[in-house]
Amino acid sequence: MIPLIEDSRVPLYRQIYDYIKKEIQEEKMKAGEKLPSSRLLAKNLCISRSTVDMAYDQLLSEGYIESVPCKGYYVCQVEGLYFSKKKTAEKPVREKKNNPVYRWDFALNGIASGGFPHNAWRKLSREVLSQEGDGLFQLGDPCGEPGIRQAVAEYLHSARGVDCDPDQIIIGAGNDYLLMLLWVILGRNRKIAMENPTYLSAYYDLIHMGCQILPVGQDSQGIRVEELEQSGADMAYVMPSHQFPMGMVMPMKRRMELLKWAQSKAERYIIEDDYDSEFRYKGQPIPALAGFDQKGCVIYLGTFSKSLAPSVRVSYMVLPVSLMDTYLSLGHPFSVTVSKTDQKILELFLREGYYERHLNRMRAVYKNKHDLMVRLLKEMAHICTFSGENAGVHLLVRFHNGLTEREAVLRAEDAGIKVYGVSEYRILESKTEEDQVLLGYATLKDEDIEKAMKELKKIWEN
Amino acid sequence: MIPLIEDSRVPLYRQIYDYIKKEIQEEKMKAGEKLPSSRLLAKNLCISRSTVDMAYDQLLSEGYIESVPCKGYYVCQVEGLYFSKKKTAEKPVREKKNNPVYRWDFALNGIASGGFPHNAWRKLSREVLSQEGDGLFQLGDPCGEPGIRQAVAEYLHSARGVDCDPDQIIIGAGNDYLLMLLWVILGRNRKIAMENPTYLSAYYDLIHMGCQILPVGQDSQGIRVEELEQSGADMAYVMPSHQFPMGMVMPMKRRMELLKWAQSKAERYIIEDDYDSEFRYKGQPIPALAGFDQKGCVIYLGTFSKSLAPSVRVSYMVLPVSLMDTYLSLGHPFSVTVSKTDQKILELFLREGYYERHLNRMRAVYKNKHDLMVRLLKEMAHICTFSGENAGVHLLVRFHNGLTEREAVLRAEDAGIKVYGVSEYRILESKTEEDQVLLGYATLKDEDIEKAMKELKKIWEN
DNA sequence: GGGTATTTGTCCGTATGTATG
DNA sequence: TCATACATACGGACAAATACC
Repeated sequence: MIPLIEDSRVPLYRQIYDYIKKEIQEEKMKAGEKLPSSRLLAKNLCISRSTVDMAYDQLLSEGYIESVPCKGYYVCQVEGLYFSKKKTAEKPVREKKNNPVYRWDFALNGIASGGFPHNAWRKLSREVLSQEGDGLFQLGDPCGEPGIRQAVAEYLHSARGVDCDPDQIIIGAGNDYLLMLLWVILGRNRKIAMENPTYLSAYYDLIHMGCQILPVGQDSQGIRVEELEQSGADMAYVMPSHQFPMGMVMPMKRRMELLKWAQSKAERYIIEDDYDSEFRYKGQPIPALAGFDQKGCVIYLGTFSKSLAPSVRVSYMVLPVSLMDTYLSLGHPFSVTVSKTDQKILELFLREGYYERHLNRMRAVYKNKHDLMVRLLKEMAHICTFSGENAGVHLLVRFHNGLTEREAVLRAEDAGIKVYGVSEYRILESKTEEDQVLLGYATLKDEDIEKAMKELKKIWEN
Repeated sequence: MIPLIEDSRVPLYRQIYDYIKKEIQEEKMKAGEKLPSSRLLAKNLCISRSTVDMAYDQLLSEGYIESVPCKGYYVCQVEGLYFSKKKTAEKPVREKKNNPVYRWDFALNGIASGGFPHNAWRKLSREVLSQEGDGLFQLGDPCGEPGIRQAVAEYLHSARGVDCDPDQIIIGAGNDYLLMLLWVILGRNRKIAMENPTYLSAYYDLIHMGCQILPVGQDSQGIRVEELEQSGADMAYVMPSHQFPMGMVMPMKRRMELLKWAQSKAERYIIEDDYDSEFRYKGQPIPALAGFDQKGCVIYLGTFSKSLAPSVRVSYMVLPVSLMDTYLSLGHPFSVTVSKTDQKILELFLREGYYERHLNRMRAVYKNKHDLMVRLLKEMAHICTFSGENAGVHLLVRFHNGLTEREAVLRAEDAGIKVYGVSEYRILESKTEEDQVLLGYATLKDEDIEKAMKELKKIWEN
């Protein structure tokens, strides 16, 4: 944008000339770049075309730009670059954290390579974008398109045992966002209990929003309800179907106790984060907590980011009817954060059975990797035991040969292998030394799992 | 999802049978729907396939489902629907607000019919989805992909006179979201001044976040800086390039005064919402406020939702370097809210010049409608004057024949025409009776503008 | 893949204000 | 006072290249 001063003694064409020359010299306009056409620039600057022409002619004769008839003006390769170079030196390059490069990363998020249903997605995308009409491009429902909410409701009913009305569902761009939104709906000053260790993204989301977080211990069944009761919390954020990072599945009995805790006092809520429930390997499936909730105490969070791909920014939240009413009665709800095309694509993906097929395929893929991991870990029985193998795409390893978490992580790092210490997921002050690490196996190829685990066995042996 | 109780006296196959029968009777499974295959269901429930077969056989013999060899089981059209129907009656239909249906709506958001670049978007979408590799589906930078941030930075430099580093830009799903995020970055307890009347979505966003809002008056040049000074606010939310809803363009002098206000005290910030700047019809373009800001006081908000389509949920925020550092140093930034595909498509759309061409086309389209509106309004000079005609896609009409806002809106409504009273955009208590209404002309066809305006002329005459 | 509408550099005529002689 | 030259700014016409459908 060229700032013009109209009643200056410097003529207009000269101001334009000066500005563009400077841009070229400072290489803000690079060689070969097209200049705006004389007409367009004139219109934009509200001046005559010939004024622009004069400026361009001047630049032309001085060799800064060249003209291609009927095409446009283009910036020339300026020969003597002596006046530039300064700029690049001036600007301090923001140093990137030089993360060590790992040969293998037992990452806890991400999906299996090739696991995204490319073809189906592309096909549906084309389908959605081909349907004519302007509807696709008008602002939609702030809670999400009715179609996808209906489809999600049906999915939740059949796959997770959650019976809800589409009107209870809010579609949002990721769990982080939905938690922000939830915070708005619930009002400030909430005391939220979280399992410890827990999913730290959610922890920081809530901290950033100014919530008070009360870490609560857990045993092999999940969060300790007595401890929760004593904590004074009025909400609990839990992951019953597969706790992150500890990996336990909350059994029925504990679920009922938890639900009872919430129901025993008004305005108590449970946030059930069901991020992982699609992948389960052992034991009978247990319906989501929200499926047993008769009194509207459970807020259910689900996502397609884990099951489809992290870059697909679609999550959903099922609110108790009363909370949904609260939100809508606030007036001026926040605009929906997922583009309508993505919503429509995903709706078709669900409706036409692609999602189910995708899940079945991925279940098989992950089951394979899971079994491989289990087999290889069993060969390390003299070093460690493992748990969390009922679900999800990561395992928890506990050392019984005296190895500490820190030592295990460091040794692995030296060998070019990234593993994750459990203590990283402990809530703040309570960070203690542990003897456990996490191994996510979703992103690694089978042969890499084999190689990496073989190496880990070697370096973790005393 | 079928909840099974393992050590119940009811046999497993019977539990499955009962559950599915109930689903069919309550029409949660509809006629023609495919049941899960016996293999799949058995795997999911962790039971033997023959148990499922027994349940299916029972349903088959009772006519609830039919089997199609080599394909699957399908729900039959159940004859006597006497047991269902209840469900639909039970469920109270959430009554839709029965908005009167308008023949013509002078809506203030939305885009011209046919204004979305369908073909280009589809082409780029195909391009993006065709590029192989898993990169597309891994979680990206929390602030947005580097590519699109670079492209936006270049656009801002050339089109809005804002010089910023891509590292200062955050991509987010809509202004509502970015304001939430900004609130997290700035910390709580901010006193934010807003022009009055203003863009109420932003107002409510900030209110929902618990901000204290101080309405400040404005004259024909924009917000009154003295009043702002006296208000005690430490931030100001302004729309210098085209104030909504009043439509004035803030002249240079006032911009400088405003900037001086911000710079004269530490921790004062201006939020510049540049929602509308793409469309300008008269007068020389003025660079954005952020372009003059040397001391990092201006937070710039821009969006593609107005210029491309409301359903494209992509906005961007340029933060002063210090605030960006604050945000990143918080640790655990919020995940990006725009899907990577949308980001990539938009990046190409910007890079390959589609956006510029699109803007030029839309500028022409809106200029046409704008001129038409102005012409028709001039014929109504005995009824009203108008203003805000320098930019944007709406005009402000002020009556001088004694007509009040309320009366004008009601008369129009009776004639099936939706117009918007200015007082709707006044901040809370200060809602007063006005004699002004807003006419957005983006979504109406030319001939409809003509018809609707002719009718308005008739009904607004005394 | 082919036809049409739009965009683009180029050329040209004109208007205004100023300086000069 | 007038004629001339020059600098600056405006807008229309033309043919080729390009974009779009």
